[in-house]
Amino acid sequence: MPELPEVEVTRRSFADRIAGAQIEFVEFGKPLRWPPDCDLTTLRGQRVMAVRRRGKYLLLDLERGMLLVHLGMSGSVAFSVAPGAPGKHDHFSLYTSQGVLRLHDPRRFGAVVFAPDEDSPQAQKLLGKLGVEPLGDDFEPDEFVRALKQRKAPIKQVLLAGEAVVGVGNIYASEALFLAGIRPTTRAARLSRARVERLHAAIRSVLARAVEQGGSTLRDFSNAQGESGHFQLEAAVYGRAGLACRACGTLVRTIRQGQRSTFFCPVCQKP
DNA sequence: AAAAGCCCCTGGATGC
DNA sequence: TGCATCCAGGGGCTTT
Repeated sequence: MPELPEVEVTRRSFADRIAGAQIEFVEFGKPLRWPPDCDLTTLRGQRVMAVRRRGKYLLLDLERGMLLVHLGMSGSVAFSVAPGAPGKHDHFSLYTSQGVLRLHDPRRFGAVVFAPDEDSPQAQKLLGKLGVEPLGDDFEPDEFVRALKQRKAPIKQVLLAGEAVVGVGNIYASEALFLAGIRPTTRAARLSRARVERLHAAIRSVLARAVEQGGSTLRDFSNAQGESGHFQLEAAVYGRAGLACRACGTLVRTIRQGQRSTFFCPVCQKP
């Protein structure tokens, strides 16, 4: 589910409400991807100072240390003052003086990990290899051109790998490549500078637009206030196999790349 | 070093 | 109603 826009939308939907809250206790359900790696009593009494995002990770800054939260494929967060009992798929609850944060994650590919600080081995193991933030000032066309020149794999898979740029997942990779007019199977290193510049702009605009729209709700994504996203309604190619391309009317095609579905318009997107 | 495959897990949709 | 199969927004790990 959650790519950069969904994680950012989630962050914005509870960051202000949880800021300054004191942790009362934490509760885990079934195991998530990794063990939390902390003595839960170290969390008790600490305040949540801020909520940041790095790639698809939510970073909850505490007075001493931080919690890294990943939503995996099916995760969503809810922050509520009167949440009721944890549901079957609520596998992490953070009870605070200002409300309860819950991670709902049926598939349990998500994770909650404690790290003493951002440079610690625990944090670096997860964040260390992440590429540049696509919506930040550091995402520059020149550097992006250089990064792609080194990769011979299909551009779609290079985007998903998250080393050249972070946060672009399966939906937004297909969408950005459509906007840029690039066939997903084209080898990254073979793209001209002009086309990489188009892709750079496309990634920024599609992600920014998706954030504006509250993310994509395909099945069950919602932000921490329970609100759905709307970007899926304006997807150009994702999930539209066999339907007419909105630009030229040609039928949208789907292929498999690295065990993931890719969608593209064979006319609008050139090899 | 980079690329390709496999796997973790549950649930919903589809087909028989 | 039941059962089997396939698919799903991610990404770490192992093997080529």
